[in-house]
Amino acid sequence: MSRRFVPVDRRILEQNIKARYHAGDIGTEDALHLFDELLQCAGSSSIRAINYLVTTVGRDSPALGVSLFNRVASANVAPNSMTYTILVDCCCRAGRLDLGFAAMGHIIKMGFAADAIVTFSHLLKAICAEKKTSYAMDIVLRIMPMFNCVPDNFSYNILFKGLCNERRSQEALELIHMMVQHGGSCQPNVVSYNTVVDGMLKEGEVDKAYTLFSEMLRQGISPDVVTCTSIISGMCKVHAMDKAEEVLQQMLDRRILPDAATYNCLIHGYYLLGHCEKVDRIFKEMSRNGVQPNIVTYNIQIIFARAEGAQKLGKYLIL
DNA sequence: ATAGGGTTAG
Repeated sequence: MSRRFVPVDRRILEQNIKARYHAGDIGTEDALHLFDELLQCAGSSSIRAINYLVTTVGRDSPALGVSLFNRVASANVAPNSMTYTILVDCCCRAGRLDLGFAAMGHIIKMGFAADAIVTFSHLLKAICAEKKTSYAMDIVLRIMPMFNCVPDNFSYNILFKGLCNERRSQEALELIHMMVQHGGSCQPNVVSYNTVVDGMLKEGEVDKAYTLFSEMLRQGISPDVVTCTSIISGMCKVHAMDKAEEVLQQMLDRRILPDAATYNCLIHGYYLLGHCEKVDRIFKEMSRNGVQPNIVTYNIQIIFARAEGAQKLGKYLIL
Protein backbone atom coordinates (compact mmCIF):
# COMPACT_ATOMS: atom_id res chain seq x y z
CA MET A 1 0.00 0.00 0.00
CA SER A 2 1.18 3.52 -0.63
CA ARG A 3 1.54 6.00 2.17
CA ARG A 4 1.84 9.71 1.64
CA PHE A 5 4.02 10.20 4.71
CA VAL A 6 7.02 8.55 6.17
CA PRO A 7 7.26 8.82 9.96
CA VAL A 8 9.45 11.94 9.80
CA ASP A 9 6.76 13.76 7.86
CA ARG A 10 4.20 12.51 10.32
CA ARG A 11 6.17 13.92 13.23
CA ILE A 12 6.50 17.27 11.48
CA LEU A 13 2.77 17.30 10.82
CA GLU A 14 2.03 16.49 14.47
CA GLN A 15 4.34 19.20 15.73
CA ASN A 16 2.86 21.66 13.30
CA ILE A 17 -0.65 20.88 14.57
CA LYS A 18 0.43 21.27 18.18
CA ALA A 19 2.09 24.64 17.54
CA ARG A 20 -0.82 26.00 15.53
CA TYR A 21 -3.33 24.81 18.15
CA HIS A 22 -1.49 26.61 20.92
CA ALA A 23 -1.22 29.73 18.77
CA GLY A 24 -5.01 29.59 18.27
CA ASP A 25 -4.26 29.39 14.58
CA ILE A 26 -6.52 26.54 13.43
CA GLY A 27 -10.03 27.10 12.09
CA THR A 28 -12.58 24.31 11.78
CA GLU A 29 -11.96 23.87 8.04
CA ASP A 30 -8.19 23.68 8.56
CA ALA A 31 -8.66 21.19 11.36
CA LEU A 32 -10.80 18.94 9.17
CA HIS A 33 -8.17 18.96 6.40
CA LEU A 34 -5.36 18.32 8.85
CA PHE A 35 -7.39 15.51 10.39
CA ASP A 36 -7.79 13.78 7.00
CA GLU A 37 -4.11 14.25 6.30
CA LEU A 38 -2.99 12.95 9.69
CA LEU A 39 -5.35 9.98 9.78
CA GLN A 40 -3.82 8.63 6.56
CA CYS A 41 -0.46 8.22 8.22
CA ALA A 42 -1.36 8.14 11.89
CA GLY A 43 0.30 5.85 14.38
CA SER A 44 -0.01 5.46 18.11
CA SER A 45 2.06 8.62 18.65
CA SER A 46 -0.55 10.71 16.84
CA ILE A 47 -3.25 10.70 19.49
CA ARG A 48 -2.20 14.03 21.02
CA ALA A 49 -2.32 15.84 17.68
CA ILE A 50 -5.63 14.15 16.94
CA ASN A 51 -6.99 15.41 20.27
CA TYR A 52 -6.09 19.00 19.33
CA LEU A 53 -7.97 18.66 16.05
CA VAL A 54 -11.04 17.00 17.55
CA THR A 55 -11.13 19.72 20.23
CA THR A 56 -11.01 22.44 17.58
CA VAL A 57 -13.75 20.90 15.45
CA GLY A 58 -15.86 19.96 18.49
CA ARG A 59 -15.81 23.51 19.81
CA ASP A 60 -17.44 24.68 16.62
CA SER A 61 -19.65 21.67 15.98
CA PRO A 62 -19.99 19.04 18.71
CA ALA A 63 -21.79 16.59 16.43
CA LEU A 64 -18.90 16.76 13.98
CA GLY A 65 -16.53 16.16 16.89
CA VAL A 66 -18.36 12.93 17.72
CA SER A 67 -18.10 11.76 14.12
CA LEU A 68 -14.35 12.47 14.10
CA PHE A 69 -14.04 10.35 17.23
CA ASN A 70 -15.67 7.45 15.40
CA ARG A 71 -13.12 7.80 12.60
CA VAL A 72 -10.29 7.74 15.15
CA ALA A 73 -11.74 4.59 16.67
CA SER A 74 -11.93 2.84 13.30
CA ALA A 75 -8.39 3.88 12.35
CA ASN A 76 -5.59 2.08 14.15
CA VAL A 77 -5.09 4.71 16.85
CA ALA A 78 -6.05 4.09 20.47
CA PRO A 79 -7.94 6.99 22.07
CA ASN A 80 -6.56 8.10 25.42
CA SER A 81 -8.40 9.53 28.42
CA MET A 82 -8.22 13.06 26.98
CA THR A 83 -9.89 11.83 23.79
CA TYR A 84 -12.74 10.41 25.85
CA THR A 85 -13.09 13.66 27.77
CA ILE A 86 -13.42 15.58 24.50
CA LEU A 87 -15.93 12.98 23.30
CA VAL A 88 -18.10 13.27 26.42
CA ASP A 89 -18.06 17.07 26.15
CA CYS A 90 -19.08 16.90 22.47
CA CYS A 91 -21.89 14.43 23.21
CA CYS A 92 -23.24 16.65 25.99
CA ARG A 93 -23.07 19.85 23.94
CA ALA A 94 -24.73 18.07 21.00
CA GLY A 95 -27.66 17.44 23.33
CA ARG A 96 -26.89 13.71 23.46
CA LEU A 97 -26.47 13.14 27.16
CA ASP A 98 -27.28 9.47 26.55
CA LEU A 99 -24.16 9.11 24.39
CA GLY A 100 -22.18 10.99 27.02
CA PHE A 101 -23.24 8.43 29.61
CA ALA A 102 -22.36 5.58 27.26
CA ALA A 103 -18.86 7.01 26.76
CA MET A 104 -18.49 7.49 30.51
CA GLY A 105 -19.53 3.88 31.04
CA HIS A 106 -16.77 2.84 28.66
CA ILE A 107 -14.23 4.91 30.60
CA ILE A 108 -15.32 3.25 33.85
CA LYS A 109 -15.14 -0.20 32.30
CA MET A 110 -11.57 0.46 31.16
CA GLY A 111 -10.69 1.43 34.72
CA PHE A 112 -9.95 5.10 33.92
CA ALA A 113 -12.62 6.56 36.19
CA ALA A 114 -10.24 7.71 38.92
CA ASP A 115 -8.49 10.02 36.41
CA ALA A 116 -11.70 11.15 34.76
CA ILE A 117 -12.42 14.13 36.98
CA VAL A 118 -12.71 16.56 34.06
CA THR A 119 -14.88 14.09 32.13
CA PHE A 120 -17.24 13.91 35.09
CA SER A 121 -17.39 17.72 35.12
CA HIS A 122 -18.68 17.83 31.54
CA LEU A 123 -21.33 15.28 32.40
CA LEU A 124 -22.34 17.06 35.62
CA LYS A 125 -22.73 20.35 33.81
CA ALA A 126 -25.03 18.77 31.21
CA ILE A 127 -27.10 17.04 33.91
CA CYS A 128 -27.52 20.33 35.76
CA ALA A 129 -28.50 22.09 32.53
CA GLU A 130 -31.43 19.66 32.40
CA LYS A 131 -32.38 20.78 35.91
CA LYS A 132 -31.54 17.42 37.39
CA THR A 133 -29.11 18.74 39.95
CA SER A 134 -30.26 16.21 42.57
CA TYR A 135 -28.99 13.49 40.30
CA ALA A 136 -25.72 15.36 39.79
CA MET A 137 -25.38 15.56 43.58
CA ASP A 138 -25.73 11.80 43.83
CA ILE A 139 -22.94 11.38 41.29
CA VAL A 140 -20.61 13.73 43.17
CA LEU A 141 -21.36 12.53 46.68
CA ARG A 142 -21.74 8.80 46.06
CA ILE A 143 -20.82 7.56 42.59
CA MET A 144 -17.54 9.38 42.00
CA PRO A 145 -16.06 8.28 45.36
CA MET A 146 -17.18 4.74 44.50
CA PHE A 147 -14.71 4.83 41.59
CA ASN A 148 -11.98 6.55 43.61
CA CYS A 149 -12.54 9.75 41.70
CA VAL A 150 -12.29 12.48 44.33
CA PRO A 151 -14.65 15.40 43.58
CA ASP A 152 -12.82 18.74 43.35
CA ASN A 153 -13.87 22.39 43.41
CA PHE A 154 -15.06 22.17 39.81
CA SER A 155 -17.40 19.26 40.66
CA TYR A 156 -18.88 21.06 43.66
CA ASN A 157 -19.11 24.44 41.96
CA ILE A 158 -21.12 22.92 39.11
CA LEU A 159 -23.54 21.61 41.77
CA PHE A 160 -23.75 25.03 43.44
CA LYS A 161 -24.60 26.69 40.16
CA GLY A 162 -27.15 23.99 39.34
CA LEU A 163 -28.85 24.30 42.72
CA CYS A 164 -28.97 28.10 42.44
CA ASN A 165 -30.42 27.89 38.93
CA GLU A 166 -33.19 25.71 40.41
CA ARG A 167 -33.69 28.33 43.13
CA ARG A 168 -32.36 25.91 45.72
CA SER A 169 -29.67 28.18 47.12
CA GLN A 170 -30.56 27.09 50.67
CA GLU A 171 -29.46 23.54 49.80
CA ALA A 172 -26.31 24.95 48.23
CA LEU A 173 -25.63 26.73 51.51
CA GLU A 174 -26.10 23.48 53.43
CA LEU A 175 -23.65 21.75 51.10
CA ILE A 176 -21.09 24.49 51.73
CA HIS A 177 -21.54 24.04 55.47
CA MET A 178 -21.18 20.29 55.09
CA MET A 179 -17.89 20.71 53.23
CA VAL A 180 -16.53 23.08 55.89
CA GLN A 181 -17.66 20.96 58.85
CA HIS A 182 -16.45 17.76 57.27
CA GLY A 183 -13.05 19.42 56.85
CA GLY A 184 -12.16 17.34 53.81
CA SER A 185 -9.46 18.15 51.29
CA CYS A 186 -11.85 20.05 49.04
CA GLN A 187 -12.99 23.28 50.72
CA PRO A 188 -15.27 25.92 49.19
CA ASN A 189 -13.26 28.55 47.33
CA VAL A 190 -14.03 32.04 46.08
CA VAL A 191 -16.04 30.69 43.13
CA SER A 192 -18.16 28.51 45.45
CA TYR A 193 -19.06 31.43 47.68
CA ASN A 194 -19.63 33.78 44.75
CA THR A 195 -22.03 31.32 43.14
CA VAL A 196 -24.15 30.82 46.25
CA VAL A 197 -24.10 34.47 47.34
CA ASP A 198 -25.32 35.41 43.87
CA GLY A 199 -27.99 32.69 43.98
CA MET A 200 -29.31 34.00 47.27
CA LEU A 201 -29.41 37.56 46.00
CA LYS A 202 -31.32 36.41 42.94
CA GLU A 203 -33.86 34.71 45.22
CA GLY A 204 -34.22 38.00 47.07
CA GLU A 205 -32.53 36.61 50.20
CA VAL A 206 -30.39 39.68 50.80
CA ASP A 207 -29.81 38.97 54.50
CA LYS A 208 -28.80 35.37 53.92
CA ALA A 209 -26.45 36.48 51.16
CA TYR A 210 -24.84 38.96 53.48
CA THR A 211 -24.44 36.32 56.22
CA LEU A 212 -22.75 33.97 53.77
CA PHE A 213 -20.50 36.79 52.59
CA SER A 214 -19.41 37.29 56.22
CA GLU A 215 -18.76 33.56 56.56
CA MET A 216 -16.61 33.71 53.46
CA LEU A 217 -14.48 36.45 55.00
CA ARG A 218 -14.25 34.48 58.26
CA GLN A 219 -12.96 31.47 56.31
CA GLY A 220 -10.17 33.67 54.99
CA ILE A 221 -11.46 33.76 51.41
CA SER A 222 -10.83 37.16 49.82
CA PRO A 223 -13.67 38.62 47.78
CA ASP A 224 -12.86 39.52 44.19
CA VAL A 225 -14.43 41.60 41.43
CA VAL A 226 -17.10 38.93 40.83
CA THR A 227 -18.15 38.85 44.50
CA CYS A 228 -18.49 42.61 44.63
CA THR A 229 -20.29 42.87 41.31
CA SER A 230 -22.85 40.28 42.44
CA ILE A 231 -23.54 42.27 45.58
CA ILE A 232 -23.75 45.55 43.66
CA SER A 233 -26.12 43.90 41.20
CA GLY A 234 -28.30 42.68 44.07
CA MET A 235 -28.36 46.16 45.62
CA CYS A 236 -29.25 47.79 42.30
CA LYS A 237 -32.12 45.35 41.79
CA VAL A 238 -33.76 46.47 45.03
CA HIS A 239 -32.96 50.10 44.10
CA ALA A 240 -30.57 50.46 47.06
CA MET A 241 -28.23 52.63 45.00
CA ASP A 242 -26.55 54.15 48.05
CA LYS A 243 -25.60 50.67 49.28
CA ALA A 244 -24.37 49.79 45.80
CA GLU A 245 -22.16 52.90 45.76
CA GLU A 246 -20.87 51.96 49.21
CA VAL A 247 -19.77 48.54 47.98
CA LEU A 248 -18.12 50.19 44.97
CA GLN A 249 -16.18 52.45 47.31
CA GLN A 250 -15.15 49.46 49.45
CA MET A 251 -13.89 47.74 46.32
CA LEU A 252 -11.71 50.68 45.42
CA ASP A 253 -10.42 50.86 49.01
CA ARG A 254 -9.51 47.17 48.86
CA ARG A 255 -7.91 47.70 45.45
CA ILE A 256 -10.35 45.30 43.78
CA LEU A 257 -10.69 46.92 40.37
CA PRO A 258 -14.26 47.28 39.05
CA ASP A 259 -14.73 46.15 35.45
CA ALA A 260 -17.36 46.85 32.79
CA ALA A 261 -19.81 44.39 34.41
CA THR A 262 -19.60 46.30 37.71
CA TYR A 263 -20.33 49.64 36.07
CA ASN A 264 -23.07 48.14 33.90
CA CYS A 265 -25.03 47.22 37.05
CA LEU A 266 -24.87 50.78 38.31
CA ILE A 267 -25.69 52.30 34.93
CA HIS A 268 -28.70 50.03 34.56
CA GLY A 269 -29.83 50.74 38.13
CA TYR A 270 -29.70 54.51 37.65
CA TYR A 271 -31.46 54.28 34.29
CA LEU A 272 -34.31 52.34 35.88
CA LEU A 273 -34.72 55.13 38.43
CA GLY A 274 -34.48 57.76 35.69
CA HIS A 275 -31.36 59.33 37.23
CA CYS A 276 -29.66 60.25 33.98
CA GLU A 277 -27.21 62.65 35.59
CA LYS A 278 -25.97 59.78 37.78
CA VAL A 279 -25.54 57.66 34.66
CA ASP A 280 -23.30 60.39 33.23
CA ARG A 281 -21.30 60.45 36.45
CA ILE A 282 -20.74 56.67 36.36
CA PHE A 283 -19.61 56.94 32.74
CA LYS A 284 -17.06 59.58 33.65
CA GLU A 285 -15.84 57.50 36.57
CA MET A 286 -15.61 54.47 34.30
CA SER A 287 -13.42 56.19 31.74
CA ARG A 288 -11.36 57.85 34.49
CA ASN A 289 -10.58 54.34 35.77
CA GLY A 290 -9.68 53.18 32.27
CA VAL A 291 -12.60 50.74 31.90
CA GLN A 292 -13.95 50.48 28.34
CA PRO A 293 -17.73 50.22 27.86
CA ASN A 294 -18.61 46.91 26.22
CA ILE A 295 -21.50 45.51 24.16
CA VAL A 296 -23.71 45.19 27.24
CA THR A 297 -23.12 48.83 28.17
CA TYR A 298 -24.25 49.92 24.73
CA ASN A 299 -27.26 47.60 24.81
CA ILE A 300 -28.42 49.18 28.07
CA GLN A 301 -28.02 52.62 26.51
CA ILE A 302 -29.89 51.72 23.36
CA ILE A 303 -32.79 50.18 25.27
CA PHE A 304 -33.21 53.28 27.37
CA ALA A 305 -32.59 55.65 24.50
CA ARG A 306 -35.30 53.90 22.53
CA ALA A 307 -37.70 54.43 25.42
CA GLU A 308 -36.91 58.12 25.31
CA GLY A 309 -37.60 58.47 21.63
CA ALA A 310 -35.83 58.61 18.32
CA GLN A 311 -34.25 62.03 18.82
CA LYS A 312 -32.19 60.89 21.77
CA LEU A 313 -31.34 57.59 20.10
CA GLY A 314 -29.47 59.63 17.53
CA LYS A 315 -27.67 61.50 20.26
CA TYR A 316 -26.58 58.32 22.07
CA LEU A 317 -25.42 56.54 18.96
CA ILE A 318 -23.03 59.31 18.02
CA LEU A 319 -20.10 58.30 20.15
C1' DA B 1 -10.65 19.23 28.34
C1' DT B 2 -13.77 21.57 33.69
C1' DA B 3 -16.50 26.12 37.87
C1' DG B 4 -18.58 32.22 39.42
C1' DG B 5 -20.80 38.25 38.21
C1' DG B 6 -23.39 42.58 34.20
C1' DT B 7 -28.09 44.09 29.35
C1' DT B 8 -32.35 42.73 26.33
C1' DA B 9 -36.51 40.06 24.00
C1' DG B 10 -41.16 37.31 24.22
